[in-house]
Amino acid sequence: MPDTTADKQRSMLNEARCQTCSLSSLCLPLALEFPDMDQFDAIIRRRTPLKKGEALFLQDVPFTSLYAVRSGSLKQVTTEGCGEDQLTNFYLPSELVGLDGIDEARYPGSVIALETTTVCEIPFDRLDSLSQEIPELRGQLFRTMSKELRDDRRMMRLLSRKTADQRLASFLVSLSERFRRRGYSPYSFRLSMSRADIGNYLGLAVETVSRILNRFQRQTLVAVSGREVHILDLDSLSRVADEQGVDSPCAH
Amino acid sequence: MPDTTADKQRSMLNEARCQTCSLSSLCLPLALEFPDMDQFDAIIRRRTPLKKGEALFLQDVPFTSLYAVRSGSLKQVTTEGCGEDQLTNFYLPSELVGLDGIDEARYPGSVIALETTTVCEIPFDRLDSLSQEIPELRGQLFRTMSKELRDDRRMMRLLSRKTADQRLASFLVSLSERFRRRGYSPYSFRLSMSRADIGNYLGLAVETVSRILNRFQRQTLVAVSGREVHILDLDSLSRVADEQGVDSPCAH
DNA sequence: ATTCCTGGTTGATCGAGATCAAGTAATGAT
DNA sequence: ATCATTACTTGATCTCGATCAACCAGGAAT
Repeated sequence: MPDTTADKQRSMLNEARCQTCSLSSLCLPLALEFPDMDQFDAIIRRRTPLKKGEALFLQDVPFTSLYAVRSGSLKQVTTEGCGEDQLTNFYLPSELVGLDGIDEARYPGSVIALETTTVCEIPFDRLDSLSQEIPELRGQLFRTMSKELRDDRRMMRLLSRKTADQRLASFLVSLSERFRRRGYSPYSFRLSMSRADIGNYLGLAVETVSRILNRFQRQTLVAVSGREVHILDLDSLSRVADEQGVDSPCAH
Repeated sequence: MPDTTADKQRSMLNEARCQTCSLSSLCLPLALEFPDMDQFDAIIRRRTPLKKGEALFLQDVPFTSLYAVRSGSLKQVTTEGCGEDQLTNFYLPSELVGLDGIDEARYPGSVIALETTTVCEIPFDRLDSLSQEIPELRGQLFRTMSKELRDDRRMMRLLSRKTADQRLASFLVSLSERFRRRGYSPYSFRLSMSRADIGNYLGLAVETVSRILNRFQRQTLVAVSGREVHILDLDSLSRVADEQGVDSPCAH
């Protein structure tokens, strides 16, 4: 029996089904048993890879689907009024894109690939119906949104209370943590985003990002070469990330 | 038949059931028809009013319920590590408190009444079950969380790009908007929070809040007397809230 | 009425980080 | 290989808002 082109394409992607996907323990279906996972798998649409710079969707386009990142990475950018863009999030494999579009039925920001990136498209109406039948799926969806709320609050804290040093350190530690959870090295990784992206995300000027990375390097906290990062002292870096003023030693 | 004390208490609250609650068009059950609303109403627990300064719940306490604000207002405060508190949200009537606690099964911040405040307790496990049977309820829950995500992103933009003036203006305009939606005057209202709370929330020092409110007053944008606010020129205030640098006239 | 205390205002100074400016390295197109 | 463009770095200056300090106003307690 000859393969259809769809079969071919599917077989080319090395993890074309949730059941065999290496991310399944981190992704939406993480709480599902096999029969349920089949159902979930059935509503997913695999998309052809995005090239660097391509948009997954543009701001204000009608909301239809969530997207789970399969490989690569993306950034979310919101252009408000006439102002400068605001980069509100980076997305790594297994993370869910588009949750903030449900309410107004359009995406509140554009989501752009930072490198070659593949995603699974999850039509939201199908997901909603399925979440009626599968309580574990519904629960996971609630938890995912709830976690994103928590992360947002942490980001607010970073933006309103932390110094530039603390922001950069937090950013690196957080990336390290996310890579670790995904099975990559928490100590060596490549930044898929530019310094400008980092600055925009952290509320800092590019120059400041550059300078502080440089200083971290001189302090042998990290070794940075272009976008290649080696974390040399994760403990100290974490300490920098949420140190108080030098005068308040935290524990009393 | 003599009233039970529970009956008495219920009758004392002028809007003791969702069906007759004046907030029902803004609150969670807004999408529900009558039979469904009865079911929803049945899982709600009314709580005795909180006095000013009392906690609805404390940080890190196990998550059990969401709370819908019925009257009054609250603030959410997160104490991270040894650092200063971060005020991450104010809650007004009809708004839903506690969504960020679902994921980790405990509340990520304390929620404190800013004045005498009444809330409806919604046990989350009951709500989850009910959302299985009532798709409209489930949808409303998703939308509510999604909206909160969007609002958070707006807050990040405020914290990372806006000047102190823009922050204060945004804050006042946003409050005005929220009061309007709830049927109160968008031009005259009383701040239930202190200057310190406002500063903490907006990432500004108390002194800055005070100074800028004063300047807005001199510019006849508002009239402020203690916590009493009269908005005199909402249009200009909105323009201040998201103006660009004076040099970029936005439309080209 | 007096004291205390918290919340708010006003003034003076200082510093972290933005902005401006210039230069260098990397990337991609012809 | 050459040029053009974008990404990144480094230095000098300036500014917004924090911080420090003093003071004022209104409630609550005595």
